[in-house]
Amino acid sequence: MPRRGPGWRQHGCSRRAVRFLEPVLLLLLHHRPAHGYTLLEQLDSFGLGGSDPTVVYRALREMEERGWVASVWDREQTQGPPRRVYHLTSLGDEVLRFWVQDLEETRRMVDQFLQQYYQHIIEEHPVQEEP
Amino acid sequence: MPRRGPGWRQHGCSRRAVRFLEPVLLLLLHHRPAHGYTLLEQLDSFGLGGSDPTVVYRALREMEERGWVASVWDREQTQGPPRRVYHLTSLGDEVLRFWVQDLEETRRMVDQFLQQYYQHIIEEHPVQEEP
DNA sequence: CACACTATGTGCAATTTGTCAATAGAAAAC
DNA sequence: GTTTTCTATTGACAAATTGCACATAGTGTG
Repeated sequence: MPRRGPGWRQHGCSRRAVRFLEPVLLLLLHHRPAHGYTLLEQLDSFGLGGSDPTVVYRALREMEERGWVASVWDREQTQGPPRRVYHLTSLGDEVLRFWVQDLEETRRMVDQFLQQYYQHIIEEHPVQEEP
Repeated sequence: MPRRGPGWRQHGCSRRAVRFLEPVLLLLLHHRPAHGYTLLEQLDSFGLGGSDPTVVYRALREMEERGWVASVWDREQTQGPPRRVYHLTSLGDEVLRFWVQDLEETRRMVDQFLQQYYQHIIEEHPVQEEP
């Protein structure tokens, strides 16, 4: 079921509930500085595989505008054009802590949602009494 | 920290990572039919307290357009204007199952995110060896 | 030199979201 | 009995976000 493309919403399917990109980028940069192209590849391991490169690069630039990350150009260690290597700022570190709080709440909300759903299912199909 | 209002994004804060409204509405309607105004109140218990009524009503109308829910007007049992009482359709039931799948994945993703974050923290502050 | 891979960026259209304003019936307060 | 409050829903527009098509350019390989 595609979660993208024009008009997909008409077809009764639904897109992901999480907006995860920015937090994951911050987390990756919290581990170590990196440039967009490698970050793009690392997104896979957080369920964000197949993200559009444009979207990732834009997110990084916008986070730099907000002062969450900063970048330096690297023309030496590259297998192509210059790399823009991002690192986390102290503001970005704060923002990441904020996201962690948010995601702790999120986890509780999701847990509650799922728990309620399965509760409904159990109530719909009560266990048959043995005669 | 407000998560709404014009320009809030400039101020370094961040909005919630989850888009939760539609799934929660479907879940509530999975429990029993209801009208928008009461659904609005029930959102509180899923961390969506303070949602704008307009947004909730719109979500319901749009889900009806997509055939996920259906509504009947009730002029009898109301303490005000007629109520539009929504119930889940069988398509809506499928969509809810889809959301449940999505949120199971979401939970795993959030878990992994938080685990990695705390791992970084531990590595930054290694336990001091006793002499 | 043609081609694949690395690396980043621009611009626009479509979609989503937030907010303000409007309407209107019923119940409570005065 | 009329003003106010609570109940209940909707329309229209502005702002923000997202997806996507396209543009650019350096490096390594056959």
